[in-house]
Amino acid sequence: MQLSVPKLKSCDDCPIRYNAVCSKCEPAEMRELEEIKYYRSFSAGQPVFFAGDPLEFVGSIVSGVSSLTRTMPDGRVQMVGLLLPGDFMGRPHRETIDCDVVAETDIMLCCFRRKPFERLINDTPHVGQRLLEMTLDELDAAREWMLVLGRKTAREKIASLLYMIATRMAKLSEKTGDEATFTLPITRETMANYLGLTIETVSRQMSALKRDGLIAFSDRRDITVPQIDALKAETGEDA
Amino acid sequence: MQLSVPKLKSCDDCPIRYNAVCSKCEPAEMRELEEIKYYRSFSAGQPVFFAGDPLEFVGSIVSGVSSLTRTMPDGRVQMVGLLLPGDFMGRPHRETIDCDVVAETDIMLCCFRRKPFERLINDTPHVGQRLLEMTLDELDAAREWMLVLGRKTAREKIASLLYMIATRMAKLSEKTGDEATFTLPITRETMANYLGLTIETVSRQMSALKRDGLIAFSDRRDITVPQIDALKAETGEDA
DNA sequence: CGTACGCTTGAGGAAATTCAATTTGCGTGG
DNA sequence: CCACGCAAATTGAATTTCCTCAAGCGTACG
Repeated sequence: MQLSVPKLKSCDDCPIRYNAVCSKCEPAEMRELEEIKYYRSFSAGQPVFFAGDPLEFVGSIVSGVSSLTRTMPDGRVQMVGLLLPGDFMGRPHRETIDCDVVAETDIMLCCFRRKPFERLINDTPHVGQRLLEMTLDELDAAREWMLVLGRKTAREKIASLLYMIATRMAKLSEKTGDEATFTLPITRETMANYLGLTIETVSRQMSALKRDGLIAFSDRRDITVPQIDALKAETGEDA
Repeated sequence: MQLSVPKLKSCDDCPIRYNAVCSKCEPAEMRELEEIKYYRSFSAGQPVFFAGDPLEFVGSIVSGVSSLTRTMPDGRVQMVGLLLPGDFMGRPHRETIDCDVVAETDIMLCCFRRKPFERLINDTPHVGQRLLEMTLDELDAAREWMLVLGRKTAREKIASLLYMIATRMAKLSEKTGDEATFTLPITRETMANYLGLTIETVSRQMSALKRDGLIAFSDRRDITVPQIDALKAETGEDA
């Protein structure tokens, strides 16, 4: 169920003003965007799109975390994207969406109806340019993730996911130093779906990392990483 | 070692004129592109870029097959992209490349020095638009591949790869009907690196698919698929 | 207080890997 | 033209890793 539409905000105050698809826009372009934008909220667990749905709108994640997943006919699920604040949802010039999109936490979206947005890409060069940049970054991330899925052990997979979340979250909160603390925005099941593992294997490896002192948690969601570099070493990507 | 530069061709005769990054260009835009393009050939097995190299040029695959791979410090390798004719190599606004790029077969590239090409993206809208489209398609393909890597069995992985090559190759040669024949552009090792498997597992599953009558081959490279739908059913993606 | 859900833990089993030994195909040189 | 040698591919046996199935724990919530 969709929450009530929050009161409209000015783009000037937007937390993702300098991250999102609009980050390179000039004032005139901002005015065009501002005219067609609208906000929508979804609470944790809600679907935003089902695979195969007509793609009515595209937009940016203002706050919260959302996931993209693909499901096989027999029910096997693979997460193929994790959208954090600033990330773009949907793709221009595509009539339908081919992934399930779910709000993993409460999220707020800055939406544009797809058709007007497509026109805007052609009219306002900085939107298209920024979208290309962001898409290329996402492609890099997807390729990085292919290495994780194809070649890493269960332990390395878990370490890689925790390391990525720790660094991406830390970046947003301007944290520095060896130690990192964050709240996992996803369940064990979601982690398993991201990593191509079962829930049980995720749980076992989390326990193993905890036993080895690489992470600490009592609550299941609040994770402390005493030494971020030690965790990085477990990802298999350091020399 | 780089082969001799082939004689310059007109874009009008180019086999990828209506596939590649230039496909939406108007005559005036084509003239701009034509001015800065140059051709390069690499023979099978040659590196085109090493990960970390400065990205001097970008361009399109005119003919042949090239691969993108990522390598872990301990030597594990994962292929993260397979570039077929028409596909774009390199990315604008990136100083270095983060994957190894190798010519899997003899290839010909239509190259542009990166800097002038970046200017061109800004000046000629249809290049940037087409590049966005192509990048979005590649992202879709990468996500599709994440499902293969994360959730499919060895047999399903092999079937998925063969099915993809069969359909992409068949599309280029305008083949129809149940049966498909093609030459594998890659070795067993390359297949293994694409699928996140070992060479031995690839070999065993190829033998199993052959034993079950889903594919036929005597030569190791020339594959016949008697019924393409039967192969598709083995990919796990049909209902 | 009891049920539900998410998570953890254990035991046994299946799938893919590792290690090792052949076999096949192909280019080179006798 | 055939023999040789190398690289790629196949096949087998043993092992490892992760999954499946099953039971139990802890917190949240009716």
